[in-house]
Amino acid sequence: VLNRTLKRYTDGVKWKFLEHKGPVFAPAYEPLPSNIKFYYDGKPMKLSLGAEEVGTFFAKMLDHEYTTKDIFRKNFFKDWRKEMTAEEKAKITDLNKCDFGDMHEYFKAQSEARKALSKEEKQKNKEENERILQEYGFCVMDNHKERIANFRIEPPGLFRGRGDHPKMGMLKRRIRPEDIIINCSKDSQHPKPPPGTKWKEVRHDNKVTWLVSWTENIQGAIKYIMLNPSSRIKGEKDWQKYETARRLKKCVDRLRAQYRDDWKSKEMRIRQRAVALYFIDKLALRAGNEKEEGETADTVGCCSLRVEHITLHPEKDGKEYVVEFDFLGKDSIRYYNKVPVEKRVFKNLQLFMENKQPEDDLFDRLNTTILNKHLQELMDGLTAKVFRTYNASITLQQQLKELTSPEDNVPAKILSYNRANRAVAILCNHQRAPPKTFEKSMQNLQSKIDAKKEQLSDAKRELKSAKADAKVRRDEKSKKAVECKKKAVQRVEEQLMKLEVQATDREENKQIALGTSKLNYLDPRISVAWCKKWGIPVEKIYNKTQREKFAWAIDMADEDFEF
DNA sequence: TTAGTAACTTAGGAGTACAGAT
DNA sequence: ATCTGTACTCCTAAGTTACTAA
Repeated sequence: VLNRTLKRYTDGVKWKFLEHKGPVFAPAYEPLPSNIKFYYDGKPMKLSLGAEEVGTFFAKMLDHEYTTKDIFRKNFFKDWRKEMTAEEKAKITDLNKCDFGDMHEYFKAQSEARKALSKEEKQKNKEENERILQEYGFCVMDNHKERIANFRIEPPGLFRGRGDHPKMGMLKRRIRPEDIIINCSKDSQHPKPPPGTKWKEVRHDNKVTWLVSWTENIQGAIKYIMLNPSSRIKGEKDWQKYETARRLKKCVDRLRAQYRDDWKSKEMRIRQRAVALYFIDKLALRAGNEKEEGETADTVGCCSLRVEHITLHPEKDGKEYVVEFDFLGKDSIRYYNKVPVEKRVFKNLQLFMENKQPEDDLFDRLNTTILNKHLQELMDGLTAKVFRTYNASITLQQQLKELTSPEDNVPAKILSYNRANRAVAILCNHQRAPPKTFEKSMQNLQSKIDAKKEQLSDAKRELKSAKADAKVRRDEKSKKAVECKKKAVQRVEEQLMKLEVQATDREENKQIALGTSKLNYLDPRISVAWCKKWGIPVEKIYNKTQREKFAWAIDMADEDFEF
C-alpha cells in the first residue's frame, strides 16, 4: 500500500474519477423588517439593500471589541461606503454618527429565538441540515464515497484577522457561482450551477485534490473545498507525513552532529543556517517565511526572527548563555522562553547581532528556501516542519514511557497520557485563551471534592462502628455489614481520587491547547499502541471524529509499535 | 534572486449540541 | 424537565512548501 501511495505521489496523479455536486452557497440576504431602523445623526434613515446588508455585518459585531478599534472602523467604513448609493454616500460621512443599536438588538433577539425553538422545530432544522449534508457533503473519488470537509461557501461578512491585522474590518464579499472554479473528472456528472448562473470554469485536473476553488477578495488568496480528514487521500498523506518523520528519527543524530560542526564554519551563511536549524530542532520553531509588510499581522518564525526578538544573557538565573525569546508567532500567539544554549551558539548569536538595529533580520543570510534546499540534500523529503512533527511525536512516546505506571488505574493512566500530550503542546507553544468559565468551573469542582471528602469521612466512621459492632456480636450478619461498609469506603475513595485527578488535569490545562498537537503532530499509532498495551479503550483518547481521521492508525498499529 | 501563484497543512476561537446535575 | 457547563464541530485565517517566470 505504501508503494502504491508513493507512486501516486511521485507521478502527481491524485485520482482517476471525481464526481460531486458543487458547493452550497450562503443564504441570500434577508432584508430587515421595516420596524428595525438605522439612525444617522439621531434620525432614522432607510438604507438601500446593499448598504443595509453590509451595515448588518457591523451591527452584529457591536459587542465585540473589534468594532472599537480604529483600523477596524476605518476599513469597514471605507468598504461600506463603496456599497452605498450616491445619496447615502453624500449623507453618511461619519461612522461615529451611525447608530446600529436597534439592528443589534434585533439580531440578539433572533439568536435568542433560535435557542428557544421547540424540540420539534429544532428536530426539523436538524433534518434539513442532514438532507443538505447527504446531498452536497459527499463526493465519489475513484471507488469510494468520501466526506467533503467544507462544502459550504464562506458567507459574506467583515474580515476579522488575528492579532494586529491591518485589514481587519474590510468587507469580505459574497461569493457567486461566477467566482467558482469546479474541478471534477470529465466522465463524471458535472455539478450544475444554480438556475440562471454559470460557473467561472469547469476543469479536470487530477493532479490536485480540490473540488471547488475561488479567489477571496481580502488577500487575493485562493480558497478550496477539499475532502474530510477521514478520506483516503488525506489519510494517506497523513500517514506519509509520519513516515517522513520516522525517517528523520533514523538520521537525526547525523544531522545534529552536522549542524553543530557548522557552527564553526568560516562562512556566515552556513553558521546562520546551522544556528537556525538548532532552534528549529531544539525549540520546535516554525520555518518562518518572509511576509509582505502591511498586508498581514507582524509575526515571525525562525528564519524571520529579528534582533529585537531575542535578548542575550551571559548569565541568568544561575545559568550560563541564556537566550530570551519574545516574539509573536503564527496567529499572533506569543512565544516567550528563556533557554540556556551551547556557548558556540551564544557566540554566534552575538556575531549575528553585531552592528544591527533591533528591526534588522537576525539571520540576514538565510531564508526558508535556502534552509529547505539544504535539508532536502540531507534527507529526501526533509523540510523544516518535519522537525516539529518528529520532535512532537518522539516526545509523546518518551513521556508516555516515563509517566505511565503499570499499577495505576484507568483514570490515572489517562492523566498520564494528558500530561504527555501537554508536554508536546508546551513544546509546540499551542496556547489558548483560558476558558471564560474557568474560575467558576474550578470552584464547582473544588466544592464537589470537599463534599466527597465529607462523604468519605462519614463512610469511614460508619465502617469503624460496624467493626466495633461485629467485634461484640460476632455473628454472620454483622460481619457482612463490615464487608459492605468496607466496599463503600473503597468506592468513595475511588470517586474522590477521580475528582482530584480531574482537578489537577484541568488546572494544568488552563492555558494550553492539547487538540492541535493531537490532531496534527502526534503519530496516532503511538497513542493506539499505548491504549492496546495498557488496555485503555481508544475512545478515551480519541473522540468519534478523531477515530475517523485516524482509522488508518487504529487499523494498523499493534501494542509494539515504535515511532 | 526575487516575486508571484498554487496547493496543501496547521491553528485558535465561535457557536452549538449534548450530557450530567439539579 | 430544565438548566448549565463542557466537548465537539465548524469555521476560516495563517502558516509551509513547491514551483514558475522574469
